Amino acid sequence: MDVDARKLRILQAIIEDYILSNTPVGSRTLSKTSGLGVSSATIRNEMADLTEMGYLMQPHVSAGRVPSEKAYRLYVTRLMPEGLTDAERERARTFFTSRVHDMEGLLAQGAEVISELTHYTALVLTPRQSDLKVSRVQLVPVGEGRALLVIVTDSGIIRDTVLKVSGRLDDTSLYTIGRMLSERLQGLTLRQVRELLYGYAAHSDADARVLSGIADLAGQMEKQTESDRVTVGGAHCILYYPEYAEVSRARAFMATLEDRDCLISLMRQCERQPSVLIGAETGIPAFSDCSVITAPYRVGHGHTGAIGIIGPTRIPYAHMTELMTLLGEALSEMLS
Amino acid sequence: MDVDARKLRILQAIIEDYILSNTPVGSRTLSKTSGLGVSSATIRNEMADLTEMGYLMQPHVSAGRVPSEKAYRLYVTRLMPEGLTDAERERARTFFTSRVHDMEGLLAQGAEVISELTHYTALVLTPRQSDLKVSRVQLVPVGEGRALLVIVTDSGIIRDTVLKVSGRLDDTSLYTIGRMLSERLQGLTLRQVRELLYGYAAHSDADARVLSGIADLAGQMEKQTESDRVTVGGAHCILYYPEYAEVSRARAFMATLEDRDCLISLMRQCERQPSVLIGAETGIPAFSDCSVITAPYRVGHGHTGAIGIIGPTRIPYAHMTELMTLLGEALSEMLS
DNA sequence: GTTAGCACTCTAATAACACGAGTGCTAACA
DNA sequence: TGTTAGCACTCGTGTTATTAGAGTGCTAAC
Repeated sequence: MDVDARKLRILQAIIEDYILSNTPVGSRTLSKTSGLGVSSATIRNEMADLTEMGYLMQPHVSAGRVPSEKAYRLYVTRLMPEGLTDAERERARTFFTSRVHDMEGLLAQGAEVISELTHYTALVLTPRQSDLKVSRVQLVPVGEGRALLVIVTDSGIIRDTVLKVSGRLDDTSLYTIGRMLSERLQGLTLRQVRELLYGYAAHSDADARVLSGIADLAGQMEKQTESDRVTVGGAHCILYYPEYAEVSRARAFMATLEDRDCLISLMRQCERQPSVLIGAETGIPAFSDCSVITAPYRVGHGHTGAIGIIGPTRIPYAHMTELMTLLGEALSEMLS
Repeated sequence: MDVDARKLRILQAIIEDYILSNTPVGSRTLSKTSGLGVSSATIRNEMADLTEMGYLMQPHVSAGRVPSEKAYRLYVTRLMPEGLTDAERERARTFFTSRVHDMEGLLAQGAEVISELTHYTALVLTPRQSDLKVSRVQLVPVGEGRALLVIVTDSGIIRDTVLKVSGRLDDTSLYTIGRMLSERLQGLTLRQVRELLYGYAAHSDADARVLSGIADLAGQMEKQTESDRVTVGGAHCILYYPEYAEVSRARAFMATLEDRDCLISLMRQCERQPSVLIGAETGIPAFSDCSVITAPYRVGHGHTGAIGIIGPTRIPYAHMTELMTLLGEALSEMLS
């Protein structure tokens, strides 16, 4: 049995109705509202077929049909219409201008702001930082035995870590060491810097004498550069959806939102292009009834992060995919 | 009518029973379990008095009694027993050692970790930063037209802001300017620095020529230093309590948890000494059925932040107040 | 002042029931 | 051959009635 044009139209109508109503869709309602011009009996026959093919499910015998994840997948890849009106599109393009200005602002408020716009829980993932190239390094003395290592990358992103330094180094010598480091590290990626520092620690040359525990530094950098950050905004938004009226679900969802590693690996899957993960595709049990819609953004030379929203699987895909993509682009412009 | 010793004992028994059971406490149960050695009828009489005095409430005529906020307040100030066992006390003292090492770590994981220990939603407030004294200032060049202003304070806390600088300043001249700034600003509080910078901007002397928009800098600092940060951990914990089984309550709670300003002003009330805010005392509508238990911690010379937990009003006060105080002390030691 | 006894109140749980939305199937129709 | 009207059937939802039980307040006796 194949999915002909009429089946697709019916499926689309069911999905769009269900997204709005969160109620199993019956044949009678559909024949009246969808404008397909066929009777409920015909639709019933088609629905029976679609159910057999796995696109629809019935909560119980005398209920209407509910789209399956497979149906949403089909919808997203094959029959999703244009989502936004021109006005909404315009709004999205200029949305960040008055709200987010730089990377720091994005981290602090980005997720919140996106969630305000979309009314869905929002996620923001920082660009992968171990691939950033060092453009400049400086050591800033910070009281006895400590120095602030400031690493400026080619995208203008600044990473700093407080280091323990041995002995009584005055400002000038720290400054000199900083310049030396700067010369040697310039152009390397943060990952290479890390490896180099590990090398230094092993060989114990002139610099190693100065910075006690340079391996420590590398270790600290590893933590800082690998553990990219993800922020969450509008966590409460999910609670507007009756799917999460049950506390135990809400709890599982909220708990998972606090598991940074989990969120990072989720968002990492999506940093190349706009993408949609439906239900089980997320790979996260607590999100198995959720869909995640993401879009990448770029900072500087090809470093990409991602923004996204998460909601029940009956999320308005057409609308939201387009919106996220636009927001990602707007963000890229803003941050370059 | 006064609250005599027996009334107090009965009230205490009711409160402690209710905290555990979340069920209105009846006279019969109480006379059997509390070990007061009086009959249920006697207890009923006392309960009637306590109800009249506003310490107890009845959800309905044929239900047991529930403690009022007034009762909890009395309990906290007058009749709260020792909360922790020696083992728990020991655990609290050493709790942070393997988990949080510095201010940065506290911000990143402190709330999470406290919530794991207590099973309540946890809050961490950073020390007020406008009172910090500058011990050192440095300007770090960061690509064209920008410099990183690093301000090290006497508590070792580091604030940095990216500034726009005019013209083509090379590293050396920026370094020199940094040293000049450092000399002038040392020992001032961040607030004073801010005011000084505003003054510079107005007078336009040598330095003003160098740093374009120095008022801008002051403005940026204002944002950075005034808006102290608060982090939330274990938001989902509140959902374990049947008081929050209703979604609308959960939603209001979660939404308020994302309102940083609200949380900051809440925690600011409590940074002097360990404190307990019960229900309406929090001053926050969404928290009017919650209690907040906080304790201060110190970083360096008298700068205090606060940690806290938030739960339903039937939170185990005795246990939690002591625990928070200990954790605050442990944290102070760790961060000094 | 304390306690036993008792009538009364009110919630929560259970069961019975009617309603209605929706289905699948059959037979007639174009 | 595909479409549609009609109809019997299913099953969840909401309503109502009923009951059991916990707890109270009051009175009278101790």
